[in-house]
Amino acid sequence: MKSEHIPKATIGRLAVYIQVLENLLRDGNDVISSEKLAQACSVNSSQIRKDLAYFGEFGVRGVGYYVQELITSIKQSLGIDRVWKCALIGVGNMGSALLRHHDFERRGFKICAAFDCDPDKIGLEFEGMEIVCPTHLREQAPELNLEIGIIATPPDRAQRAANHLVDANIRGIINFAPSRINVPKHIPVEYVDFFDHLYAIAFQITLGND
Amino acid sequence: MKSEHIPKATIGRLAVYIQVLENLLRDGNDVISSEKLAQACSVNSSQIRKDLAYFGEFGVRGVGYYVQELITSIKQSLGIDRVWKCALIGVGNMGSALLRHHDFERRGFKICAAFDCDPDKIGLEFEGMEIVCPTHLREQAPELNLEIGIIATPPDRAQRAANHLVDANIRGIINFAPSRINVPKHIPVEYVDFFDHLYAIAFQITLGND
DNA sequence: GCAGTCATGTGAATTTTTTAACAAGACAGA
DNA sequence: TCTGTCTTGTTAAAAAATTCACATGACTGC
Ligand SMILES: NC(=O)c1ccc[n+]([C@@H]2O[C@H](COP(=O)([O-])OP(=O)(O)OC[C@H]3O[C@@H](n4cnc5c(N)ncnc54)[C@H](O)[C@@H]3O)[C@@H](O)[C@H]2O)c1
Ligand SMILES: NC(=O)c1ccc[n+]([C@@H]2O[C@H](COP(=O)([O-])OP(=O)(O)OC[C@H]3O[C@@H](n4cnc5c(N)ncnc54)[C@H](O)[C@@H]3O)[C@@H](O)[C@H]2O)c1
Repeated sequence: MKSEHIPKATIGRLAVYIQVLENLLRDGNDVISSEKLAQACSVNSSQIRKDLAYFGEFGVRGVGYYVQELITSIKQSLGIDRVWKCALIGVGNMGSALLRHHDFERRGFKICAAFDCDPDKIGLEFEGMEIVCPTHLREQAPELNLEIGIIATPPDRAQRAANHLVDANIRGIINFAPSRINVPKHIPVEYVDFFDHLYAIAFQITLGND
Repeated sequence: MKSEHIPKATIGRLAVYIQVLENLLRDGNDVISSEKLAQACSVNSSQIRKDLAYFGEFGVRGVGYYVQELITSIKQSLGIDRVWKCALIGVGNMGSALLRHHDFERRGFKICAAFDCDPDKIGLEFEGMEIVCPTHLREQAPELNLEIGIIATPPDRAQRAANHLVDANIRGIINFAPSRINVPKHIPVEYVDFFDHLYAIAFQITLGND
């Protein structure tokens, strides 16, 4: 089918499929049907087939999908069959947890540089990386080939961090701070806020209740 | 209008509205129109009016919305106009960052108990809380009135943690571990995985490129 | 090599969500 | 009090996403 426009929701589900497929593979499953995968992901099986159809034909009729092959195909489709180099801005509580979290590298996102404006932090070594001032972003980004910026500053500093990233010609931004940022529209921004999920849980609990 | 079923996407957007409205309030804005708010949130203004209409009429025609009032109304609608008591399971890298993050309490989600099965961690004091074994969840949950469980264990331990939470009659679960869990269907589960967002960024960058 | 079973890929039908359009209400100024 | 300007709440239209349904291809066992 190989479609033009892909729903955002599809991308989110593909991430879930990968997660479940990797666990299936670890448990020794070589092949899986869309129906079984659907159950594991709590979605409709047509949904899975349609999501995959946006990118190509990865299954075998009458058989299902070869798990390893499907993982590879999905990763290719998403563009995560390579390493993306990332810059972290803000090495506080959250930033440190991210730096220590080695899943990033395993999953194809390597944090290659860490920036913080706190004079007490600049110069410190952290997880084999020296913390430097964000003003160096502009020179380091091309040198290190940094493509994605991860903002983990307080919310009122997020825009400033974003400006540094834009100046440094970064290609995409993840913002962990709970505030919106303005950047040129060719640069995609994703906002990460756990509270979305907490609100959703609170709401669902409250609903079932009234 | 006061509708029956509310789209999940609406809940996500309400979280964004709150975030933006709180920043607006801090900057001294008392009133805002759906059009202005829409721009700040990068959505359509009809969308905002429709989202709000699910819950009631909060605006004044010809004027707009009173910011503080609107925040209050949205919080009431979501059921976050009170404190939700949470249990954290897994006090590692991630769990510690969550415990240290005081926004939780400020935003109405108080982590009142921390559980970990590591004998080296049990008994330690952390942020004024003693880390205890998850087997105590069952007795502590009713005592402390714990309603929401936050899982921050490694992925292969998430199901076990979920079982403890279910046993303890917890009412909703947030899972930070990258694995799906099975729980009785009256208990809502939300999965938090940053990689969704990283994938989305990688995909968008790749798209613009080919 | 044929029959039976299974599961994909896809067009059509359905449902859901988003956007547009506008009538009705609120306020300010004269 | 009346007029003109705004902006909401809501209905109708459009667009998008999800689900259904089934023809098509693949593999198994006889
Ligand atoms: N810690 C969590 O669990 C958690 C959870 C959700 C969201 N967040 C969000 O993540 C962000 C960071 O949280 P945190 O707990 O790490 O805060 P933190 O205060 O511990 O760390 C913030 C860091 O950013 C640095 N910083 C400030 N301004 C900067 C600038 N202009 N350039 C570079 N660095 C700058 C500070 O020096 C500090 O080291 C916050 O916006 C917070 O709301 C954190
Ligand atoms: N650190 C991050 O930035 C980050 C980011 C995204 C996702 N995550 C996910 O969050 C989870 C935790 O990550 P982490 O970095 O904190 O790992 P971690 O290994 O530092 O911590 C895990 C903790 O869970 C405890 N634990 C293990 N089994 C348990 C059980 N059955 N009951 C109670 N406690 C148990 C361990 O003793 C340990 O303290 C992982 O699933 C990880 O993939 C972490």
